[in-house]
Amino acid sequence: MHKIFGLKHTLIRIKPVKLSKNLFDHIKNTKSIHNYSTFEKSSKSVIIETEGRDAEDIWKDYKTLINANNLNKLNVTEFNRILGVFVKNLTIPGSYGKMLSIFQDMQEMTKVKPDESTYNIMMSMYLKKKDFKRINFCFDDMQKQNIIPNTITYNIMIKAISKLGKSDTAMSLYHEMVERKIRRNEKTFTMLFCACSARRNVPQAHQFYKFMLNEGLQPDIYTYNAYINVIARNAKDLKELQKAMDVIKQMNEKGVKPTLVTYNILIKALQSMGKRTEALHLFNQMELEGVKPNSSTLEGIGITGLQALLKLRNIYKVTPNHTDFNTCMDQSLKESKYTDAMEILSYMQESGFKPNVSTYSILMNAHIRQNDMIRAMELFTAMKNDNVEPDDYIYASLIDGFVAQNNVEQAFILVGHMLESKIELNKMTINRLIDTASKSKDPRLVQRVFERIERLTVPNKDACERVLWRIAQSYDIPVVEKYLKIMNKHNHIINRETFTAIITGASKGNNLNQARYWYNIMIGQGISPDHMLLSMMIRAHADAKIIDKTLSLWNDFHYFGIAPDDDDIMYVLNLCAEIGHWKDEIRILGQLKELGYDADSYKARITEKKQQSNDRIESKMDPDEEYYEEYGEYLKTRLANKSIIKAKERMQKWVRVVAKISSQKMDDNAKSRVEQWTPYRKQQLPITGTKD
DNA sequence: ATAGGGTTAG
Repeated sequence: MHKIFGLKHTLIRIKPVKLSKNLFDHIKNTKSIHNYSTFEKSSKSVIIETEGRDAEDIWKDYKTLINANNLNKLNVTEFNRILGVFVKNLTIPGSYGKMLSIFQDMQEMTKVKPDESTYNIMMSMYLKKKDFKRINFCFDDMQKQNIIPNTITYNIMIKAISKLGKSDTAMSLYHEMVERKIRRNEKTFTMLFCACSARRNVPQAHQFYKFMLNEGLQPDIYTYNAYINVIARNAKDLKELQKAMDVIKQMNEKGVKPTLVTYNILIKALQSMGKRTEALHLFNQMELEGVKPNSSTLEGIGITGLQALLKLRNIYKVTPNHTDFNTCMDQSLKESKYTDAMEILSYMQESGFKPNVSTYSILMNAHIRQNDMIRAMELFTAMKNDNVEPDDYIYASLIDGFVAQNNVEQAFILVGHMLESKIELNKMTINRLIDTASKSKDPRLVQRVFERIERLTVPNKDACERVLWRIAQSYDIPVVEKYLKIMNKHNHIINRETFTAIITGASKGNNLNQARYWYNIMIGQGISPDHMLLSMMIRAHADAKIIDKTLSLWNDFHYFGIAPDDDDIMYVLNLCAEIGHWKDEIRILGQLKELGYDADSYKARITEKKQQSNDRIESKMDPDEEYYEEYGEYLKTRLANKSIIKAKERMQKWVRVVAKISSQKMDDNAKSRVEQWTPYRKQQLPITGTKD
């Protein structure tokens, strides 16, 4: 185990960097001269001047006004202006609380009614705080008071839902705006594109683009970038990315030039497709256009860390910004180039950038990756001394770090501190903890963490399922039942995802009896398996060479109208071939042919496999892969196979027309076909669970 | 006057 050299000195190196005093005074003075003249013009209504002034000074004035019992002198406009200062400076510790108390004072101490702007400002604050619940609350609340939301209100709402990833709400919010005759603008559409991007809904983005043009709105660079981003992020290949390039063509025609952001989006998309040459090509084009890169661009073409930073400075004459420094430092740390990381850190401070939450988080995470919680905690202290307010992310990293070390006590002491500083134990943190705990060899860890969480809040459904996944790996049915009851107690719906978690867990723990037990319970509850689950079951049983169960599961493809894909077919056929069940092999090949699969090619592949099996041992899938990750991979590979989609259509049609509608109308041929596929489950053969 | 937009930071 190597430690991070030099990181020890990090504490010493990080010192608060203050804006040069002269410069600061200069800004202050110039502003105040300017203010003086505006003050004279509108002096009659301004009680608390905000322009060019510190949030702290404004707060003092505000307090003075309260103490003198003069708060009534403020009108809505002025309240809004003051609130606006704090929302802009939300990163300054205490701003949030101040805003809340101003909003409260407004309603309780004065007779001033908040207007739509006040609500917009408050909603904007909650948006920055990622408190989506309260955004909704504000939205409802204002309308209860007959305040009509405006464009900005809706823009904030759309932005919020796009961060939440709620299904189809973007479209309904858009329709609501149209119905209520609330004007849409370019920003509205930018945010609608964002929502599409979050939900990977490219067709809807195209639809919004049409709407926008129909409404006579001209997309600007922001809108174009957001639109291009949806397309690029979801492009699987160059052909799909071409649609983004088409948008660029349209941009050029309208005289809107691609910017750094545009290029970054595209280069990143190319990088994730592994199209390095194309990425470099685009990079060259960008250089020709005179657009200067940043750290993200360079990352896209494989230049990272200190090298990237120096390149920016020396070749492109770009002054790196906060993000650039942080990004490059993180890259260096991840590449174990610790001295580089430290050099970046000092370079950053010399350039006048104070370490911010991200900087600290990056450094702390580097220590946590090395299991060095002591140094991570030292940085945590240093950070607070530095007046950088820890956020939920920082707490999550630390708490998670302790959980990873099996130190539940320390972890929850920190949770306590977090709650004290008004940061809630949110879903992200809980899921991270449970996730880490569930990876432990010791199954009791996740139970302990879960119990502690339960004392503080209602664990969300994902967390419960993650626990079930882990429990099913190490314990038998009664323990799983116990946790299902807990889940039920918390009013979570037990659905296919829940069973999938249990069944996947049980399979991972090689407890196939239990896996089948819950699989049957699930079906008994009227929930059908989906393709992922069925594949997983087939694979687990085929690996264990349990032929009868594998064949039963194979029938389920038909029974539930799910088309098996290449992997499924090969797993089953391989097993048949391996243990010499040639009758089943032939039967299956026949079924495949009937369904329109290319049975001959499967046959050929099996024969080939048989010949090869003497020479080499098949490498199995990595059993340690997490099922969530598997699911994502699964979707990627399976969606691409068009022949399978066709077969699926055919099969579903067949199931509908032949098997489901009416058996009386079937001809003999069809009857025998269906019989051949008769699901074992119709007779409800006990597929043994506990009784086994 | 006050609130809302694009990518990559932990």
